[in-house]
Amino acid sequence: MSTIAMARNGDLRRAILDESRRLLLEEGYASVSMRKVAAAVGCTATSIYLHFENKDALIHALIEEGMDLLHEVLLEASCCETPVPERYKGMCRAFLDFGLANREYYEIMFQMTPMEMRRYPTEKYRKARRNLELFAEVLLEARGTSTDFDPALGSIVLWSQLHGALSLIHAQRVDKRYDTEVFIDSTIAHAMCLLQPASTSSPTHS
Amino acid sequence: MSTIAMARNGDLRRAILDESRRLLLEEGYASVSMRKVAAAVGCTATSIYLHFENKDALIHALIEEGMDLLHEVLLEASCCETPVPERYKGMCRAFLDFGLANREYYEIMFQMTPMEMRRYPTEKYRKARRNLELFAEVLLEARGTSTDFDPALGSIVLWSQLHGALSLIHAQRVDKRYDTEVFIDSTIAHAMCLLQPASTSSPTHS
DNA sequence: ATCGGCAGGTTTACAGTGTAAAGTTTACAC
DNA sequence: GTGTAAACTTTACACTGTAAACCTGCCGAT
Repeated sequence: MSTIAMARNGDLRRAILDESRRLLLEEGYASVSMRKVAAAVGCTATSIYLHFENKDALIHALIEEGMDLLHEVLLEASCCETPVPERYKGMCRAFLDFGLANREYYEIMFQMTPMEMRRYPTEKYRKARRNLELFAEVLLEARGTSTDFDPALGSIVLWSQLHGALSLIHAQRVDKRYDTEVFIDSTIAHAMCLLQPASTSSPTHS
Repeated sequence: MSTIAMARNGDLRRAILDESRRLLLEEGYASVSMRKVAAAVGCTATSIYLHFENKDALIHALIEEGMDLLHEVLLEASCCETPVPERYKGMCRAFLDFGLANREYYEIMFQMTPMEMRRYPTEKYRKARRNLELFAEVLLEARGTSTDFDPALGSIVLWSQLHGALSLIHAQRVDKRYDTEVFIDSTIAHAMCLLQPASTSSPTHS
């Protein structure tokens, strides 16, 4: 009823986004269908198309919101007052916690492949890149830049490692003998070695 | 015509699996629908249900085939004659190559989440675990077992790292400035540090 | 030889999906 | 008041997974 009022008040686009997010987080991705969103918002399925080109565009908008949320979390963890190793560790943990606490959000942000969705448009990667840059900064501070270390590349390697862990946890493919926290701790421990130059373990560029 | 003959020859289940795999690899997951599989095989959509409980069960059977294929590849790479670091590196590369060369296979094996599919039944994880054990073996050989290193846990951490890399490549979320090969090389370089005990980077168990 | 049952297959149907096309209402400028 | 443009609804289509009912040919017992 109140949502219907919102719709009539003109900002239907906003209402659609809000209800989509609620459906996504509360009832899972399977419940985000044009008809269900429309019903929740109090309009017709097809009128969503007046505000979003298609379902993918709607999902893309949600992804962007998720990227903003993640950015806030990472910004807070990357406070420059704490020394590098702790700060780095804190950022890794913040990323992992975000993924664990916002499963559905995380999945549409990083897990959704071209298999089930048109590719996330390239021009929208800005916000995703911003998050990586926070990791690159702390890597740069720890190791500097030289011919045998590229912070940007390092941040991608780090990201992919953290992402892999979340991906397997979400898909519930991690052996139940290991508690999630044990796995997470080991993941962070492994990630720590990107901080130190090692004879065989530094990502080098060309 | 020949496939129809196959179906009539009794082994319809086999024909369904073959055509599903072909559709998956040649036309992508989106083309694996009960009706399309049935059309390709020369039977009705619903008669697939006589051989598979539902679509998920069909996909699960394909996953199992994929696990077998991966196992062959890893077995070959884990030949005990080459010294540990090279062997380890070779196995990592074999895993990554498998993921790169068999995108669609890999995605249904590891990328498909409960979001879009009923969970892969626990009793079928045997084959998936076999593959992890190959990694655990070489880790054990390199570092032994002690209070501060658990090869099984280490293999999961390694696996999650390799998986993360493949996942991002598949979803085309890796910055185009970096060639896939450069990223892959950096990933392997980072994975190498699981071979050496390091003050802060060894996965410990409880 | 015939009947019963049954495994394997088909027909039909239903409820759900995304979305295109056409029709309707509302709001505002002149 | 009338013209126009934007916002929204109605209707429709092609597609999905799958349940229920029906048919059909084989195999073993009477």
